[in-house]
Amino acid sequence: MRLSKNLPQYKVVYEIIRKHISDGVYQKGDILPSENELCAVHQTTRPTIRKALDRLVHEGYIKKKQGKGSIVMGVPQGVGILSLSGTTSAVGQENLITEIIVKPEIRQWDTSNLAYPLLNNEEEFGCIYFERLRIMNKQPVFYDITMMPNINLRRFISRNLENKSLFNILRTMYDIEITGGEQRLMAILADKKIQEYLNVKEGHPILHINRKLETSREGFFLYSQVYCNSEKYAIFGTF
Amino acid sequence: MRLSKNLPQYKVVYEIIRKHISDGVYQKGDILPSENELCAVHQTTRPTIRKALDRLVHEGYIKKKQGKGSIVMGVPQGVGILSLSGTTSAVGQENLITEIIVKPEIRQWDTSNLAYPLLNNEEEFGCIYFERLRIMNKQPVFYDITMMPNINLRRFISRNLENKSLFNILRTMYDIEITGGEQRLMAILADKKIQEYLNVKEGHPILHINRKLETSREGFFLYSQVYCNSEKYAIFGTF
DNA sequence: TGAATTAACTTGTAAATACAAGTTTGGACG
DNA sequence: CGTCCAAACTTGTATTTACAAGTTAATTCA
Repeated sequence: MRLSKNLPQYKVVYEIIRKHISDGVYQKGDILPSENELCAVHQTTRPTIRKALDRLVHEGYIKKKQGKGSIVMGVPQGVGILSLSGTTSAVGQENLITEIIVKPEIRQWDTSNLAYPLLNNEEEFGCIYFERLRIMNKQPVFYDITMMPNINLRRFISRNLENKSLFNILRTMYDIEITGGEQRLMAILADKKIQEYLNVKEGHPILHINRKLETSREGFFLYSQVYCNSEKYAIFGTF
Repeated sequence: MRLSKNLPQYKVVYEIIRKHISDGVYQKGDILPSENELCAVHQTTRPTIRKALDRLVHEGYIKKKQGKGSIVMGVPQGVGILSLSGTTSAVGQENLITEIIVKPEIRQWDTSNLAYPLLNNEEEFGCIYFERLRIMNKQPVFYDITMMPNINLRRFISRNLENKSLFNILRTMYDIEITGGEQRLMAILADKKIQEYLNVKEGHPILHINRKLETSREGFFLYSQVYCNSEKYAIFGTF
């Protein structure tokens, strides 16, 4: 499965090792091949390998120890939504079911809940809007509201998002890569709608995450709001 | 102000540029000197400069653009508690007042709220325990409970933490550096005690952050729990 | 046998170099 | 005067080399 046209080598290596860990080739407590061995395997040099390992460290897959090696920590527990990855890759596709609540449609921007100001040209174009419910192990955990400017996304509203990664579609169909972003987290009380979808009682505390995602396409940002029932699945992060 | 004995060069450069940004030498929208210019200024080479800039990007101080340069974003808005820094350096010392609620004392471990299992030797030794209230702009925002094993920390309980950074004391007095850590975030309802200290009503949603911090001293971890009123100050992070 | 030392690993930091790719600027040419 | 294009920047990726510092294991010597 090729990911994209010209992925830099360190990302290729990163993806391979990452997959090996989530597939169980390397298990928790194992020690990865040394950096020099990885150089030989992947036909590259240490700085490249180290750049790949840096990412794995940052995302909690491995931990490094000088003089010893890279120790596999396993697939990060909890939900690593604080990282670059979307929900799908953060929790693993196995236990995640996505239910589309509001199919992608073009509508006006709803800036009421947005923590970030819109750019002029974004406001001119319409907004592609959809809502998704993420269910892990039969329990609803996330409620996603995604908004993105309707710029050069032909046929998007007719695509089927069910159990597919939004990021994957953007990358393969439109050649748009997520390159970074920022987010604000706060604790709120679930409103009626969220109560219903996340199956919680009135007055239940909810994690509200307001994100602005940056892409490889100049001036094209994704805005998303995630409501998370953190009772069962805490948000996890390493640093 | 020297920070530590032998800080690697890329960290020195990082600290300098970071200070320049928070001091306003470089302001929001400015473009940093090019990497080659920074090389000349700091008498080092691009890989070293880039490693310093990588950190600044990760913490939201700057944003880089190929072909253009490094654009200063300013001091990260909100509270960057998701990063490596402690609260003091994350929000700037100016507006932060720290009130000691429970002075450092040696007591048994209280594992009831701890999300991480204790190591054997940690349990054997006692626990240094203290509670602090962080007040920003006259509003209580954080309630910190910190626990750390009572191993080789002579005279710690008689030290004055008021308005001082815990990390600074550990680094200067005990030569202990924070090297990383992990955390879990969840939304909870404030209990009586938290309600009182954070000055919120019953049923108010609170961000609960459970952290385990790793240090340069082998096997020495800090455990801390932060209760945050995210109404005024959201938790902020870039990635 | 047992303890200390050494050698052979590991990762961490750093330099010097090269080229690719994106942006800006200014000059040549119509 | 305006347009196009090339040169001179910028950051991104990659290689090669070197040494420092921490860990492990084998070897040596008492």
